[in-house]
Amino acid sequence: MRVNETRVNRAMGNTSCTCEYCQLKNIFFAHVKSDELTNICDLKVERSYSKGESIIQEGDPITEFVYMKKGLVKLSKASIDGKDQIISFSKPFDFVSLLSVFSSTQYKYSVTAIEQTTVCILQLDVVRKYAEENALFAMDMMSNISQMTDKIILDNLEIKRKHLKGRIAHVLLYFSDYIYKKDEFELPISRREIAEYIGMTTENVIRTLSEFRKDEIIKIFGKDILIADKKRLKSISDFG
Amino acid sequence: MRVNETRVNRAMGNTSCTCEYCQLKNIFFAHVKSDELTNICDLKVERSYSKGESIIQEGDPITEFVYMKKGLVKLSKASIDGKDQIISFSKPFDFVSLLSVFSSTQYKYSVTAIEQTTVCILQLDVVRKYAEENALFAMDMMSNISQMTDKIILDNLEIKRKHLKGRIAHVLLYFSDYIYKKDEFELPISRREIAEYIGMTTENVIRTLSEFRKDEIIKIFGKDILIADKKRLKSISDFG
DNA sequence: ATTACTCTCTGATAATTATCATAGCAGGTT
DNA sequence: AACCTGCTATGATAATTATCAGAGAGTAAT
Repeated sequence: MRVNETRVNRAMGNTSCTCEYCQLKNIFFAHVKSDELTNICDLKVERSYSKGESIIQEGDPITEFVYMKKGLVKLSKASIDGKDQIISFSKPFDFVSLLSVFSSTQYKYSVTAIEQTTVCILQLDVVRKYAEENALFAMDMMSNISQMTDKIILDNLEIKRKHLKGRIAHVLLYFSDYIYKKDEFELPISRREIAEYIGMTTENVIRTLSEFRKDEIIKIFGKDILIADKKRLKSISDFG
Repeated sequence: MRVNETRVNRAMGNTSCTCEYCQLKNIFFAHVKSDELTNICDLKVERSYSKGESIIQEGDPITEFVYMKKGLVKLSKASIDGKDQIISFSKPFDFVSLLSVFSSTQYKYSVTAIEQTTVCILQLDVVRKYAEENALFAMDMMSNISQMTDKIILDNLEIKRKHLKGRIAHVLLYFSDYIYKKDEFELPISRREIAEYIGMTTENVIRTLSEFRKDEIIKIFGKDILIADKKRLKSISDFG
């Protein structure tokens, strides 16, 4: 993983974006022939978004195939009563369009940058054409969809079975262990967004974080979080 | 839908199971040539389970491709503390193995019959072989996976944003509108299983059902439920 | 500088939900 | 029959979570 990141960072520096070092070739286009891949790369578009900018809006027609090159995004959905619910987060190499792309013609959720984000965009009909001609590529795509949706479903199950404290612990560990791989990090989302993710109120998210701080499990400096007692946080997450 | 059901019921009567009338040909094997399909059908195995019997156990190696021919099943997962959580329900034409089949080598969940159920089983390597040779078939499979996981994810989001009463109303409407398409039906699961599905306690599920009964929204005769005031139930489900 | 935001934070109180205890009832078993 | 066991049911109480209210801090716009 660390190796991948390094390679991508090198590719990042290459603003002409030749795809030369893009890790996507290995994880997604492994079964696409290199000359075809060159065609695909030539047709791609790269777009950048700053924190808070909308990348995909719920209801938009799905015409593109969008994958994360750099950054962090949230997938969310507006419910009847106007409130947003966060479905999941996606990081580089995830396909943020994957959730609906083969089950609907319109996005059923929105995608928003929660960090400076770069995406690469392929036209859906191009990808579809390659998939229809290349079964191994289609199989790889299938595996990607499955892995992504699996993660979302299992993560939501985990959250569902926990109480408030366990859910907050779960979120902190998610960012610490899975996204940043550090004990100290800047929370990319607000307390309200945490609430939208775990299905609790903003006030109780804040209160619980304060409680963790008082119990010296974490340290808080605004958005900066330091996990001081990961063992205890883990046991709270698992149930304690 | 009603037409499909009729056709399948005809096929059901055919205990030699020639696949002749099996609706699966149209919805899943549409792009498989008919002589290949004959091969696939010759290799299939049909199994029946009575209510309560286990079809797939969490942790089992995934070697088969299982689809629902008749009946109703629950997908569930055991959590650390030993309690079960119900992920979703599947009905005829759903592929109950689909959730993990391309993302893992072992099932991450269990499948249990909650009604008398018949499944058809294909060997995974056979299906995989056809998919690797036939991209259109692989694409169809992808679409199936997407639709199934989409439903699970969106359904769980819905449940998450509702309170106890709304969740119970949601479950009742799910069985009434989506599974049985009738206002009167026999609940295929216990109160405890409803609780495992919506993430509440059994006592509160029972209490809420009693309350709905007192408010004359439903009538209860043991497992038999009659929805007397669907409009009100819908508004409770949406939020009221 | 002032206004108008949103976000973070805390306290008091209300509402919701869980836990514990108990009981009736049905089905299966010995 | 007598004995389990699991399911349904209800009440009392405890715990958890939401709602309402208010306040400070920061940021953007005028």
